[in-house]
Amino acid sequence: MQLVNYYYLVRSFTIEFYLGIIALVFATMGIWVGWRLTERKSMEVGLHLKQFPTPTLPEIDSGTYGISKREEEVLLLIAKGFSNQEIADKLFVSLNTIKTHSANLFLKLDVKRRTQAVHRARELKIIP
Amino acid sequence: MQLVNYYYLVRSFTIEFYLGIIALVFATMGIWVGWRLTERKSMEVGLHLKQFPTPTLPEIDSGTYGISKREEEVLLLIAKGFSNQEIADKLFVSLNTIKTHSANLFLKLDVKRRTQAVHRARELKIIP
DNA sequence: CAGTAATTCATACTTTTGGGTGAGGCGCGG
DNA sequence: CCGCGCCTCACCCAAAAGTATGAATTACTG
Repeated sequence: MQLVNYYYLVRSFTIEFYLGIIALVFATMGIWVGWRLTERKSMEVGLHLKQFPTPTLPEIDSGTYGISKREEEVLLLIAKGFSNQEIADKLFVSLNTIKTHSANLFLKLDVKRRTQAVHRARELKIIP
Repeated sequence: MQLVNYYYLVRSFTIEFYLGIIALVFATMGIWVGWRLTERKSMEVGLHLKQFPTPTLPEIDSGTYGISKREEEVLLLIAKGFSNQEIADKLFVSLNTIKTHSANLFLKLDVKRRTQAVHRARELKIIP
């Protein structure tokens, strides 16, 4: 009895149900893509152009304190208040990777904490 | 026996010992005071510029987001990259107190992390 | 004077960060 | 080809940060 009832219910809602699911999935994807695009600039460089580092420009070091591209991305996201996990998600890498980047960052900036890194990086005009 | 021994020891070292102690205490105090004074300026600026303009003016809230004097001090020190422990030492209160202040701060700024708080506070022009 | 806000502190617990180390893959320059 | 820097990731351990709750004190206000 109940099975029949349930089946009937599912059948009667099948069209709207699947349409709803599909709409939801695409909406989520759209939001996702939009969200990612708002963060693009540095990320596109990191994601698509990372294999073409510094086309004959080695002297830029003077301003970056030896901070690599990836490290600077992390630095910017830290400055925006994101957690390591959130940064990892944004950059499609693992949490451990972000930890490594931030650790190297702290070495290069000679600081011990992320808040300190942000403060210092701002002093050094590395970030706005 | 032991009491006598101890007494003798103290007596024999009394002059240099006490002079050393006193010198040490004062040196420590001097360093300490000097250290605190170097941080005074920015702190007082931050405090006085934003906090005092409320003599019988409850509507100024629109600018401070209900952030109290102490909370703003903590906020400024967080923005400078200090740890909670360092802030506690600077303000002569316990670590727990700073945690409480920062927690309340995060509620008022609607954030979850200190880096986020700094970012947000800057957006809101609460801190430079 | 009762009520409220601010400040202080504690205890206990969870999450986030940071430190140290090792390691594999990739591109570039000698 | 080899080394180097960069990026990636893992594991472990320790410290710092954050959450939740309760509470005492002071001070101002209606």
